[in-house]
Amino acid sequence: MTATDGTPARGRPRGRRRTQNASMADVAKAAGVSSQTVSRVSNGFPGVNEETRGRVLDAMKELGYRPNSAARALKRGDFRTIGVITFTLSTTGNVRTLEAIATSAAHEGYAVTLLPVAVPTQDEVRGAFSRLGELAVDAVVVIMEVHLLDAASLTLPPHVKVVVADSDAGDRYAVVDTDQAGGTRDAVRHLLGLGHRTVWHLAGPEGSYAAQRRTDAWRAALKEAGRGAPPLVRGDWTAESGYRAGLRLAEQPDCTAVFAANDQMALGLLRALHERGRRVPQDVSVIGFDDIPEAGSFQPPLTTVHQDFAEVGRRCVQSALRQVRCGEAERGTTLVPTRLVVRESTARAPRGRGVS
Amino acid sequence: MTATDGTPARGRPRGRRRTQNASMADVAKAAGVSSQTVSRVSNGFPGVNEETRGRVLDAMKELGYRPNSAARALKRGDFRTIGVITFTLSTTGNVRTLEAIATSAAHEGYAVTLLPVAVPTQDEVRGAFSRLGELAVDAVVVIMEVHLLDAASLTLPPHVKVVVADSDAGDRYAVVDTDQAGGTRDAVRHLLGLGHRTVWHLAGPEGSYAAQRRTDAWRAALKEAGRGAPPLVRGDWTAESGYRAGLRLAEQPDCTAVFAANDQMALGLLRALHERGRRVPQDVSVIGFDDIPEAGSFQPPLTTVHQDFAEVGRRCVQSALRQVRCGEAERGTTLVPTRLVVRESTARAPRGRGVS
DNA sequence: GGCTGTTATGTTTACGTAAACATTCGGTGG
DNA sequence: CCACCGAATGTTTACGTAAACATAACAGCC
Repeated sequence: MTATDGTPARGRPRGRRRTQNASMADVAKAAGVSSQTVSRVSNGFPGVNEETRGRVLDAMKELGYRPNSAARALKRGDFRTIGVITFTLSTTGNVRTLEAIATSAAHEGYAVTLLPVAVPTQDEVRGAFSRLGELAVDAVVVIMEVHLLDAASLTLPPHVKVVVADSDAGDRYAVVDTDQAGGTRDAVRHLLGLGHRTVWHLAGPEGSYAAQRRTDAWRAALKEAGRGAPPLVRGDWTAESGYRAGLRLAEQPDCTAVFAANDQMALGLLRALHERGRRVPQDVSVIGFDDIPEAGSFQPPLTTVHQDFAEVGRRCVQSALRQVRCGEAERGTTLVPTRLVVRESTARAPRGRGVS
Repeated sequence: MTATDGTPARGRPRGRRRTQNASMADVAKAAGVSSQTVSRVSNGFPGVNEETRGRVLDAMKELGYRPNSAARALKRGDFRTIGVITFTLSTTGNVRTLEAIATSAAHEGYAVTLLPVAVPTQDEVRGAFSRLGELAVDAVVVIMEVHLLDAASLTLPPHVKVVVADSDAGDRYAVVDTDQAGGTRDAVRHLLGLGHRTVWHLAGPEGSYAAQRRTDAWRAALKEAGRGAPPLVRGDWTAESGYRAGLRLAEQPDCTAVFAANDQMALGLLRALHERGRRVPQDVSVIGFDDIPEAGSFQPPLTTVHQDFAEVGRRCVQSALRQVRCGEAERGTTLVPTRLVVRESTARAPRGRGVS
């Protein structure tokens, strides 16, 4: 009864640190079986007597048993987790892709661990990956518009599988991308089909692969139609930059059709044109890219290229899990098709100016 | 030399499954030390001779050693990971909060695991939590506008710590919320201060705590100023619903000022008013809530209540880690202040109609 | 009635790490 | 000169799980 008596106080079973969870051994003792039987019940394996199973399940519930995933992962050698590296969650595309990845992964019994990289410098990327190396992750999806995945920048842990979303990867990794070229072609053709002589382009920032692709495809589509390309106007994805670009475009009397590389910039563009008295779509047609949920509520509702982010996310997860399961890296690019959504920001070219 | 000879083939060190990583034991053997010494080096503990440390580091690099986080977690008893439960990433607020959580957590050496719950039913929530129970997570941040956290719905694993963001929790958990009431009060006072007789309210969906708070605060602010509250108009956070509501509000000749519960709905509202020939801000003043990045590019640029999502995320992580570290749950609510951002969608009430 | 097979369960071991506890060794003070 | 110290390193053990390998009981069969 003395305090110096070395025997542990009654109550707490010995060895259980703090108020930790029950382990298999605890459940086994409570149910009067071996821990292996508990394991079998826990994993739904066959070969356990119904009555025994019931006793074990009762004991589990009683003790609030939850399997320890660290021990599981250690034993199994994998983590059932996919890491997602992203520079920012401020663009719609990244977020929607992330959400789709998380959903698909959950569907496959995988969790998603987020790894935000604040500043897109090469060192930061390396840091992210080396941290990921220590993280409990079987595969990594990289969501980056900016191309920072060149050889010098990365030395991945050998058995972590990689999928790159919405970017290029120099054929070193599996890539899932939206069909930027196809979507752009549709947009340009739509405008040309409405009688516009040519299509101006409000591009995304330099260094962004998505922006680059859209710009290239815009040039190609104009060339294919035998039209000249007006000078490039560049923004940085933000509505604000679209506004500034719009102020300049409003000064161009022969600008009757603009393809904006995303919907946010199109929003700013619409405002600038409105302010300068250029009516959309009567005087100028505007088309965007992404089809963000708000696009239908712009003034006027925006014609735009719909991206299927959910599908991109799904395919990222599929590729990642294929790689994890068969143990070897994939290469090559998967393209997810887009769809043109025609709303009210595009119309036939104004008479007297449109067709040359 | 026969194939039936039981000795393992040369080459692969025995026991190393597949092409797994090097373990401490491998490094130890390569460096000619014990694995405990490798552990000390790996964790930067003192009491290792400089020369020995160098040898171990070389061996690590040589073998590409990365600590196995599952084993670490098992040994240490924690995961260095925070789980985030969210219904959707389609609202700006959730995403911004999530991003801030991820950033703050990374700063503290914690990873963030995402747990999307597709449909906001109580069963889904329970499912999420029970899965979380098995996940490698020390704490959980719940980002939900909808109040589904009532007693019946959840039986959390006892030692998983919980923080609720942007919602209510019946004082059962720690809560970090934006100062909805304060922001709303500022918005209403701003409009009244411009001479508007009263302020209409375009509310968020029923069942959303954030929406409820803003509605309550709107009523309170009007009452405090001795003004009557016009009938409530309800939306569902989307721009589309704001548009539909706007069409109705445009019919109300005495409606000169509207407080929309978020910026997306304000966007739709602006479009509806524009379509119906009600000028903003000359005829009707509109104010939003959130200050999404595009708000400054609306037509006209939107006056709105700025939410500091980054701060919300930061405090969520702080609370979560406090709970993890001191081992006991927190209660109580933390409010993060808002800031009114005046742009061009609000102006003095039109003469002859505004002041009674 | 011994052999084989099946079903239900228990025992041993290893996963990679790190705390706790030895051990070794050169030096230091009584 | 020996007991003792601290610095550097090694050995043992446990974390919770599950694969691999026993064991036990009992049925069917020639």
